[in-house]
Amino acid sequence: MLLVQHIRDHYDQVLLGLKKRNQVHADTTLQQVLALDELRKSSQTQRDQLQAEANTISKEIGILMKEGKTAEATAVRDRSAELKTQIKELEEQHVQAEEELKALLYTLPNVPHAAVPAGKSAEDNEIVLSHGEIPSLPEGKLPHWDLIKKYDIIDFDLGVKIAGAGFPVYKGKGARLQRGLINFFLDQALASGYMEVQPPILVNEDSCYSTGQLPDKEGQMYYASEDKLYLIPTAEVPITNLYRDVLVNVSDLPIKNVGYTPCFRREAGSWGAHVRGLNRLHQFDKVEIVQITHPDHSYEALEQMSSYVQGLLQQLELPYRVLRLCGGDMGFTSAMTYDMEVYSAAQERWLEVSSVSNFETYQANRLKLRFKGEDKKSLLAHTLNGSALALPRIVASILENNQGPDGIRMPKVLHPYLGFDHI
RNA sequence: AGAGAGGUGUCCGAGUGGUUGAAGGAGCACGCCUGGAAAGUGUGUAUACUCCAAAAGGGUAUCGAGGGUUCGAAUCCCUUCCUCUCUGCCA
Repeated sequence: MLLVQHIRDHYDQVLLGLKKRNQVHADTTLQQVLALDELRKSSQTQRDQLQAEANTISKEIGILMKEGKTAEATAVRDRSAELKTQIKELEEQHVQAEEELKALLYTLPNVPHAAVPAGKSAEDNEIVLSHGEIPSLPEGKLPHWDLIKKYDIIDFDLGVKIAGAGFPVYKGKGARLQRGLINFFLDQALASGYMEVQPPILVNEDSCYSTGQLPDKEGQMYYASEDKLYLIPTAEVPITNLYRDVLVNVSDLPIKNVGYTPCFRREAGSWGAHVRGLNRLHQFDKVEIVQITHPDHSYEALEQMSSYVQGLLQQLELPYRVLRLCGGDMGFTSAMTYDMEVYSAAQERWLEVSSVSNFETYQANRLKLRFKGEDKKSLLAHTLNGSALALPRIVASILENNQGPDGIRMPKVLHPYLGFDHI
């Protein structure tokens, strides 16, 4: 959530940023925000003054009662009753202004960083770099949805029986590949200074608001209504929320956490020919890295996280490219996002396998995640996260890119994790 | 799921309607004492919003959360969340 103070102090910059996200009505909304904040403040000032008077009177009555001067005490009571009705009115005005302000702020996405290109869709994303050779596969190459059948390692039909479409069953070497990748990703993160956590995969409403899934994406999350819990769409939600309502010491920054979880997405209305096989699932596995940093160092951290993820892809011997997302394609809460895409050689297309974002104070403001600075003042921290990595499309690319006459070759780094080198 | 107990500041813990943001203790910070340390001793030790150009200094709110009673609530009432104990159930 944007800070009103920041909107007031950097109005033009905020407006420009929101325009980059194609928020056509940003000007009106921002004006409303400022007006509501003025109303909020003035009603609070008035209320506080009257409340102060009422408090004084109450104390006087207390003293009079103690001295036994009941007649005088009753006399001041009337004044107090008058104040009370006025206070109640102002209080209602104040609460209403606050709520309207909050509702309005919820509709505003984060302001993109200056380096974020303007643009409407994925077409306008900026390709930062490409790495690796695109493999040329022989005639008869198969897309992964055929390969998994040929080698009987992932079974979609079984998943349909147990749960439904988009819930695959991994079998034999397919299951071991999953487990091997998860362990490889976790070990790498640990070696990079991340602390491993195992969070719950069902979360409450507060958690969804704090990281920005609500209000906005309610239709995209599975919801257990009996207990009012959401299945997590990403480990970002529970891990970042570990630090909700937390005041950390500046010396503890940066905080680096990593966690493996399954992720659940309803993907309502996003099915079609281009999302066959592992390209889009309702349940998938992901290792997520989360950082909480000092505001001065969050963009360094973003670059670090980007190189870290690239390192994983290099070790897996996958050709990839890095995109800087344009304003129109970025997530609601992000200030800057890099997407990593891997080339899937039989489908002959790039697949997004990681998204690394800096949220600056947008989430921290909702989380009330602050740190105590050198001057003992508390300031909002910056939050970042990234997939490192999401499994299904990595698996798809490994299968497709490494297929050959003697089966599917596994990347060397995975051999110790798998116990086999070919499928 | 049923019965009972309870949720107070960094921590422990007192407090059943009146000048209580909250006794006391521990911890922590700074000072005194000391050759140095311990002990002793003194002072300080929350957060948010807000007023003020700013600082200084005010105001308001906060004793799990929300609402109510009252001139006045940590204290009384209601709702709700959470924790613990016992019983039940269960991987």
